[in-house]
Amino acid sequence: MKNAHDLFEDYLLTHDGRYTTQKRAIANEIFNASEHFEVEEFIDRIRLKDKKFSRATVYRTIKQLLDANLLQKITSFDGKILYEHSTPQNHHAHVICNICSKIFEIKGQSIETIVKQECDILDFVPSYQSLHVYGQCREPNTCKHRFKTKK
Amino acid sequence: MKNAHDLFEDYLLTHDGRYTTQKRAIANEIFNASEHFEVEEFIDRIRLKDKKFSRATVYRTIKQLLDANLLQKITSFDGKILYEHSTPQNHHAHVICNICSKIFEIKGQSIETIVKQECDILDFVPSYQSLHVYGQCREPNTCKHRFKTKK
DNA sequence: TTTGTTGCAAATTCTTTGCAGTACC
DNA sequence: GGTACTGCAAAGAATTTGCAACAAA
Repeated sequence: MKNAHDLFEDYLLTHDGRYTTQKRAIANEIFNASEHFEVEEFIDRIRLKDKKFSRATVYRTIKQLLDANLLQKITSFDGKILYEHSTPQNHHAHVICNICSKIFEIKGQSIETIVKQECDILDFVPSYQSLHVYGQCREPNTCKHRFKTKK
Repeated sequence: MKNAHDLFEDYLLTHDGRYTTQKRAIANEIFNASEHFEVEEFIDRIRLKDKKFSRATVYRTIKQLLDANLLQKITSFDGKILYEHSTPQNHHAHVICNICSKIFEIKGQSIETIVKQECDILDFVPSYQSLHVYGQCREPNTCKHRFKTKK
């Protein structure tokens, strides 16, 4: 099984792209990130570790990772844009708490299977899907707390 | 059964809001729109029909409609933001063609039911969900055409 | 009368782009 | 060596905000 870097390199090779030092460092940081992230926060983080990266380069690399299907875009309920590393195996639905912003996941095939069935009916060939569920969680350490201190 | 205007008015009444002339006109245009729309296009459209509406008022009203759950936000694959009137009954998944941008819908309860089950496991109370499926359709008049003429 | 609302323009935020120099294949 | 890439700063697009006048309850 190829790792994410190999997949990205394959993608670039077949799309007139080059796997540069910057792209490698940016991709590496994303692939090793355990969580979803915002672009600005990400830029701060990677700039602390390595040399400076231009904002433009980060955005350009993110775009290529999205095209390569190695990155997933998540929109939170209040419109914030988040990204998360994804492999063909870990595409999953996001469950987002409106109170404390914690993000949960629904894994497994159940939803994908139904979507595939519905697409067959429409004669539609799906290539990517994103499911976001918004609501409220019951995490005692985050959600409840936020509840109490909310003005 | 209450209509959308009543629902919006109820929402406003219980949230320190006022149902003003502008909001009424904006909401009316949205409720009567048959399709999803972009904000800029919408502003042009409503300005032709009625007097001028300030951009800010349209955005502010859209925000309230979203909060009231009477409007659904759709993000197209290339990042364009669209909106569509929704009632508690017609919440549905969107299937979006990457080639011709046509939007299809998956109606019915099948997906919602599964989401509800998964949320129960997480002890999460869902209030809103959005499923977007991207891929390619087979519409002869739009997609095929676009395919052929694509440079 | 009180308090939310409107319109305007300026301000923000997020993202893209033109350009000149640089680095990868 | 040719072409994609980078960094910068400026440009753009989408959305928000402060403020004074206005209007709904």
